[in-house]
Amino acid sequence: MKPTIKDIAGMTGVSVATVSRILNDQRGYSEETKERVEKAIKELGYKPNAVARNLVNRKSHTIGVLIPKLSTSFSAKLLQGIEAAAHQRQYSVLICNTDSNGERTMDYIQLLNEKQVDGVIFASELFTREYCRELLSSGIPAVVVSSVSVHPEVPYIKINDEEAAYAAAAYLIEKGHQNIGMISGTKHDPVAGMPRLRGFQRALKDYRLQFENSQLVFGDFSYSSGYRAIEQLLEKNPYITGVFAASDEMALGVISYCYEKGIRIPDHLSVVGFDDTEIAQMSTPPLTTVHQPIEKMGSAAFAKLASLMNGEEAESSYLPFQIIERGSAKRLS
Amino acid sequence: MKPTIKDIAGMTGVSVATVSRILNDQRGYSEETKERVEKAIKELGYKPNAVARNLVNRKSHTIGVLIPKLSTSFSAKLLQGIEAAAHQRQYSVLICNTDSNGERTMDYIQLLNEKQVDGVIFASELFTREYCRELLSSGIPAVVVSSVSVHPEVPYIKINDEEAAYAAAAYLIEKGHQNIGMISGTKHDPVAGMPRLRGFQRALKDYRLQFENSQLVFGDFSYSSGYRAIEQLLEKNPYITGVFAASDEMALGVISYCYEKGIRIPDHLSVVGFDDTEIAQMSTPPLTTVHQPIEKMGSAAFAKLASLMNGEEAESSYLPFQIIERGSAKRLS
DNA sequence: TTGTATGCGTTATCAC
DNA sequence: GTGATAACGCATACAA
Repeated sequence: MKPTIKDIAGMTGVSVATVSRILNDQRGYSEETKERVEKAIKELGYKPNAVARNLVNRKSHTIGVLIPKLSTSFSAKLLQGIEAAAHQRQYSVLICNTDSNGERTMDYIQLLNEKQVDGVIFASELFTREYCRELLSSGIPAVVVSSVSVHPEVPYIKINDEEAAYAAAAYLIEKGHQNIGMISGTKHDPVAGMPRLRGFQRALKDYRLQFENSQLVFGDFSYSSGYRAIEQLLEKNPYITGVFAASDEMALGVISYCYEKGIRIPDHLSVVGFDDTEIAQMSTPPLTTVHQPIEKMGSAAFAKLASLMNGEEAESSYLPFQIIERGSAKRLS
Repeated sequence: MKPTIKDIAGMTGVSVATVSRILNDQRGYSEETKERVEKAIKELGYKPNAVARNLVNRKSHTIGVLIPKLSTSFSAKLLQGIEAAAHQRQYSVLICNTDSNGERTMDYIQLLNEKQVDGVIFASELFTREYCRELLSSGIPAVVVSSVSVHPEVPYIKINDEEAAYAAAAYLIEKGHQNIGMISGTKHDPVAGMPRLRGFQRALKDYRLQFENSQLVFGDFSYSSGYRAIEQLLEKNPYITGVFAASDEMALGVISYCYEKGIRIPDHLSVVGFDDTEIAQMSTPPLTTVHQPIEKMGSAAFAKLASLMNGEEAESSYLPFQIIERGSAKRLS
């Protein structure tokens, strides 16, 4: 069996209290006993039991991350940012793949509650009142990242999607494009769908361009939906010279479609994406897109959570986005 | 404060033992008290404290995953598979980004040990004797995935890299290519570097093709290294008609390079990748590549770990790979 | 069917 | 400086 604090106490002839003091380097022991004890610790290969510690300290030094899907570049980068920040502050992170399933999410919140996590980060998905209520009633500090929360007690951190989409549309317009199509994300999605569409439409309006329904098609952020969407879009509106896709994956879908059909990018069609995940730089041509500081969002989310766990206040905030010019969009000549 | 088992015992006038029995639905109580107790549980919103449970049960129902980098599609898919399998069996997963750093890895193993995880999965990185020793001495069951272990007590699960690379080369050869280049992974890397190179060379030999150094260039599995590698390769050997890259990312690097230089794929050059991550299907042209069942490897790794945690034996095993034909390679005409 | 008591491995509050 | 000892929240062997 693993040695306990009691074993090393017995072995050195001191009390467990003293050993505990030495372990947590408090004061209350002579240099000599300290050495004896530390020697015994080495010999027995003693490791403190964090579970027992957590029980008495009432904190687990662990946070939970609720995320809809682990297998995307976006999630991966976000997790990377969260884990890095957490590890730096000695926190462990428990991952929970919600699969965008309400029941499963609720179960996970329960679980995290039972596991006594010190905080939770809710990522890239609609943060419902139900989730919010459950979290709040459990008393666990929480922050949402890449999505919004209406409750001030759980702040959020993200980019300003509407402004970002506005910028993307404006970019295309400034390049001389007048007939621009948009491939939106999921219809009615209040976090990444609607705002990006609104931004797009507002830009057209500000630049005194007409917006017609034939310019709009909905996808679901996925590659394949982008592929299908551009096909529809081109059918409805063959004269577009530029297209803004609400995700890089959808943008890649249009690039693939165009490649197959012999539509050259950016010569025949300019396309700008959204997210700037790894695939954006790897596509051919490389994708001009709206950069989200995903990893930074992750670490910033943890920082916010750390404040909360520290009993401080924390406010929602936006992180800056940026348009990265690569090769998929050009000035209309 | 959160209600404890004691609170609900006091509230219903029964002992904590009875409450505990009801919670773990064992037997030893009347239907009537059960109802009373469950009512109190609802009212107080009582949730069992998993930390306390773990302490007495000596298991945490949690596993740790050591992984070199979270932000890649490969890691993401692997995690997805692991988490899914774990969740199904009521296990939570703690993620540990080792950053391919030895010290950090050792620290994490310590941490997982202290946190009393029931098992650990070590992923896609060289599993050193040092790690192995530490894990073994801690008594935590472990399995390595997408890498190898020489110790029978910690089994591994992966595809047969050498055979897979052999198949990739053979594929190209059967398509009529005689002068094939290879962009290998990191030099001397014993897990994904060397075996793939060996497989490639063995295929050439079996098909009685010459292998010369001018056909070989080393990258580090990354996109940018693939880009640089193809440039070098073409310089050393302008007559290759096909190239096998040891990772999809590197293959995308060659596709980008060729796109820029006007080298048409697959007309001028056939390329086959390795991994079949998401990017393979999204590239233009879509990438012909060696498919690794990454997600399945993750869930299989957990299954193996579950056996180990269950006190059973578990042996290393290979999962099948497969060549996915898409558009980046064609018969030489 | 139910309750008492003990222990899980630590930390912390007292005394000495 | 050091040592009992009582928590922490729960499970369980043993009684009743």
